[in-house]
Amino acid sequence: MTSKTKSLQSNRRALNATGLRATSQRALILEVIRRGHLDADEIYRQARRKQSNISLSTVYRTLRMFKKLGLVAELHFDEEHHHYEVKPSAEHHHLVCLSCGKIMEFEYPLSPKMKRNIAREKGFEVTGVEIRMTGYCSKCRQSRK
Amino acid sequence: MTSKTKSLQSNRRALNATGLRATSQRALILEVIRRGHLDADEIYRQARRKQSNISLSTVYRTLRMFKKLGLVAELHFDEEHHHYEVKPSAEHHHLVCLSCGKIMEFEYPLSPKMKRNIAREKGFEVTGVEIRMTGYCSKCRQSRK
DNA sequence: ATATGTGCAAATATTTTGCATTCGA
DNA sequence: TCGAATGCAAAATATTTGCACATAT
Repeated sequence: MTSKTKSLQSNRRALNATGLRATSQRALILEVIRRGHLDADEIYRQARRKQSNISLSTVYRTLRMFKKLGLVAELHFDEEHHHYEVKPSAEHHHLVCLSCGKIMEFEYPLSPKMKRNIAREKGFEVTGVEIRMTGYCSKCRQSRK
Repeated sequence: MTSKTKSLQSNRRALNATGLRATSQRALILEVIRRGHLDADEIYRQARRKQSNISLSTVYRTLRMFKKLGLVAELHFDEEHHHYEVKPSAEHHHLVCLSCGKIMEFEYPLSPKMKRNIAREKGFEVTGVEIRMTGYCSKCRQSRK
């Protein structure tokens, strides 16, 4: 059994667990999202290579569904469209290269004390935290020199 | 002299400092942005109350210009459009209410050591940092009960 | 005077929706 | 079988652009 088949089966299981119907489109879209921080159009184009008649509507509908179910996270960087990632178990943050748009992740646990402080100070109930750093990745720094 | 006139003059000065022409539209848009974290359409509608023939194009063009000049910051929350703020001198962060969309600010200096660590680890040159917390503001928490 | 900026309308980009058809449970 | 999901085309929303006219310097 190839690893690709295995991943499709695990995607199918993930879908069944949500009570949704496990269609080939959904399994495929989930597989594509796992490849990185892609936007809707990139997901569409990559998915179409496997299943040429898949529609952009389905990609958008599926992303919205996955987001609502908490299966994927929608990221809003400094662009006009959104990027998606399979929802991580652990809190993590993002580095965004202003030159090539590459997105990297890093781990950095923000202290619960800090969250509590902010929450108390502002009367806010915190459900999510993200640190976002912008700048230039190593490759772009080189070519800028 | 009213405080409004004063603020318009100071906006004019800010514009002159950039080498741009100080048009009434630009001064007005800058004044409106100072009122809070508004999106392009809100800025347009508020500006139109003062100068009824201002166009949405001008708002977008001006925002893009201000952003490029570093006069305002464009914020990307989990919505389809962007919000704008006059660029703050000090690093600050945002709380976004998932229920009413209200945006609040908070201060929390991230240690330079942390930034250096991340930067070194990933070969990344960091130019900007923002922490974003999502959750529910005090008003919405009340009404959810 | 003249280059820059504006308003308007039309174009583009992104995302959503209506509906007839297809497909998974 | 039959309700849920899809594909397609059309609509809705957000943003940008071309061009003739207006305005700041």
